[in-house]
Amino acid sequence: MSEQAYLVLVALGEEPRHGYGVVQAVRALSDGQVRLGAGTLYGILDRAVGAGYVEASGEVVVDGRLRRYYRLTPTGLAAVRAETLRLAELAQRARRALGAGPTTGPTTGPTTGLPALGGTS
Amino acid sequence: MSEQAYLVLVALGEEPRHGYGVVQAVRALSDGQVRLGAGTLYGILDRAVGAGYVEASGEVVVDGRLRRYYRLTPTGLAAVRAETLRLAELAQRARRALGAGPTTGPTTGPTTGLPALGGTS
DNA sequence: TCCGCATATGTCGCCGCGCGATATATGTTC
DNA sequence: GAACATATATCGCGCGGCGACATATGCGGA
Repeated sequence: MSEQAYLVLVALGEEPRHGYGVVQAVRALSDGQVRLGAGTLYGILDRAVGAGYVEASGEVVVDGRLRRYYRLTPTGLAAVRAETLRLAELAQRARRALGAGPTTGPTTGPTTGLPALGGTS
Repeated sequence: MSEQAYLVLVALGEEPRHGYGVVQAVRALSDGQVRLGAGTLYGILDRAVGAGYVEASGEVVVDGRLRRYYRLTPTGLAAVRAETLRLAELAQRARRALGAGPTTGPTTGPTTGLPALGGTS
């Protein structure tokens, strides 16, 4: 499960949402760092529905615009909970493995400024 | 940064390792759930070297077999620490978001913004 | 003796999937 | 009426995960 897909499930775990609402929720959840494109959103949504994690939850028209809602299934909720636990454990193990380094704190202020792992060459 | 790439950096953060050692370390780190294939490993390693996160650390022959060692650079260490912090925060947010169900009760609003004191460190 | 497995390196191609671009439509704001 | 936010959905590019394959040594069992 990709991180984007995970964030979508978390967003739907809070409450049923429509597509555009998921995009906004994910952006908020990730502190504005993850911005889902339309292609990403519907690809993830379709696969999640296929996996039985998400299901359509009805359509509502608000201000003349259609909202197609999705909700997490019990299976999806279990999956996202399990993934959350796995992530938390992984982070904890990583922290232990890396030990307390020189700058253990968040070093708040400047953005990390670290190069991306794929682009720079 | 993918989870596989992250795990490789964590494994190298513990201590310098050779390729096969990284595969074993990642499997251990992920509780046997993530098994790196050769293609995955060297792809990640090459990109990580290109990004300045990892560098070659010498070659040793053990039992007639060549071991090519890699080590994390200071930049790579900073990156993996930052990613660890990001992951931990994400998991914590997710737990809070999932903890308060959709319509659990009258307090459907903001999930009591009280900061979690003394988080798991 | 020889077969298979673990150790150890590396390459190649498939394809899943993230993601920007694009299309379509309505309400609001300036 | 131009620009933007809201709201939907599709298409194709390309990165990257990952299995398959190639190659080589040491070891243990049949």
